[in-house]
Amino acid sequence: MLQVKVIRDDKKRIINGLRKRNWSAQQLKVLDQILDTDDKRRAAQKDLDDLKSETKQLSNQIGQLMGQGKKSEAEALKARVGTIKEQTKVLEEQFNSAKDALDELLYTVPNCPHKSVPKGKSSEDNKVFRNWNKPFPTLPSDAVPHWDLGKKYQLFDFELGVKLTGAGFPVYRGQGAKLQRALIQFFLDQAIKAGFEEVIPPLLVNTDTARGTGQLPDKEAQMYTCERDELYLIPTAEVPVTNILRNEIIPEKNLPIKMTAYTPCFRREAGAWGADVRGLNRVHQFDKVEIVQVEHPDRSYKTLQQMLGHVSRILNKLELPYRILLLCGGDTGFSAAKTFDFEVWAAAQQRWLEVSSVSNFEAFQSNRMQLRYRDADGKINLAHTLNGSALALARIVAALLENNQTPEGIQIPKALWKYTGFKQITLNGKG
RNA sequence: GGAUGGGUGGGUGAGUGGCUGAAACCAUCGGUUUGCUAAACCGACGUACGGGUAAACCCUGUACCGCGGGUUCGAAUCCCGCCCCAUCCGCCA
Repeated sequence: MLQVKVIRDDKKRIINGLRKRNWSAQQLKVLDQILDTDDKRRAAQKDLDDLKSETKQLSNQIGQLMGQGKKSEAEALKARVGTIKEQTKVLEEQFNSAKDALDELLYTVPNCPHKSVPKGKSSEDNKVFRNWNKPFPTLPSDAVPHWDLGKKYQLFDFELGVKLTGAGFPVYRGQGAKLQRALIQFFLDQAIKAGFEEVIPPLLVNTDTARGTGQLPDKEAQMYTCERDELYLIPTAEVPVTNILRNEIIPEKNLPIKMTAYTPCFRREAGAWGADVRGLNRVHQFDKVEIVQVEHPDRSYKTLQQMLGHVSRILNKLELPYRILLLCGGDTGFSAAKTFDFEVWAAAQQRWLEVSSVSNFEAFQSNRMQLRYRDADGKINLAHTLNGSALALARIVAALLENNQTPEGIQIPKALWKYTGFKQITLNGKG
């Protein structure tokens, strides 16, 4: 969430930012409500603290009087404390209700987009940040989409997934399973080489963790829940990995902190099913290698660019046509200040598939989870958090299969050979 | 799942009703000493939210000893509920 202090001191900038998210004048009124509520909270705290201070002093006096055996004087003071306590109760309620109201209001305000984020309503308005200027792969005349290839070469099986779980939970098998594992290994190696520390986090998280990165309350419907144990299946490794540093104060010299993790991701995708959703284009469970950075505010945008470079290099090595989009205000996620999406070209479907989303959250997440750093002067500030997919598997597989299909089989990019152990996917499954 | 014992500051750990935001030790940082290092000695060393102020390396208030509630003039300390952890038993990859 945004800091009240920032809303107060930098209101114009916030208003301009939220306008890029197409906030109406009506919606923007919440900012004034926030400031009003914060004023109330502060006023109540002042009065409350004064009363508590008085109570404390009187209590100390009572203690001393009792020690001296001056019982009647002590009793008189006790009576005074009694009346103060009644006022305290009233103020306490005011204070608490103001505090709760403030939090609730703050939870409704998304992050303020960076000044470089374009205005726009939907994905239609995203800007192509870097286009693919080379030719697309030319496919044989009998080329088919990946879901047909999956059947033909027995790489994954959706019907079997339905039997075991439900729609959108594919079973990978044979060379399909091995390709999946090879990609994970490849992505992890790339991240480790780039200086990220590998972690293997839990796949189930508690409510504090889900709140830390903004899944609660913003995206609760996106997550699978284990209600009995009050746990959530992670929709992305970002959630457990970023929360590793929740409530921590990091020495400035330790920044940036770079972590990577492979995890399966679970997404309910409620209401997201439409015409374009076939095969691996959208599934409830997919594998992903995530990169996370905690960075000094002064450097976070430079770091964001570096993360784009990392993802680009991987896609180059996979020889996949891709483009980078700068998301417009209307399409930028609730918690993000700036987001780039990577899309790869799936040649048989003749469409772009989103395979990575790289974002700078600035202090939005760290404010929620109190993730801070201590600078050289000993001052404590909120750190910036960033993360990106590097990369998300299911759609990468889809593009890889479609683009590399030949009459002899599906060709595996060279960079993966040492991970797959085969150079092509063939009907007999022997490569 | 059953039994027992626990949750105190970065760590170890004292503290069973007021003088405890919390001893002591360790770690860390600054200084003195020193050919260098080490040792020794001295000092500093929580966080949040407020107020003084628009601001401070300044002063000050409140809260926080797992979480929530209760008793009391006063709670780390007593009572109730919850959560978590350790160990043993059971079960099990």
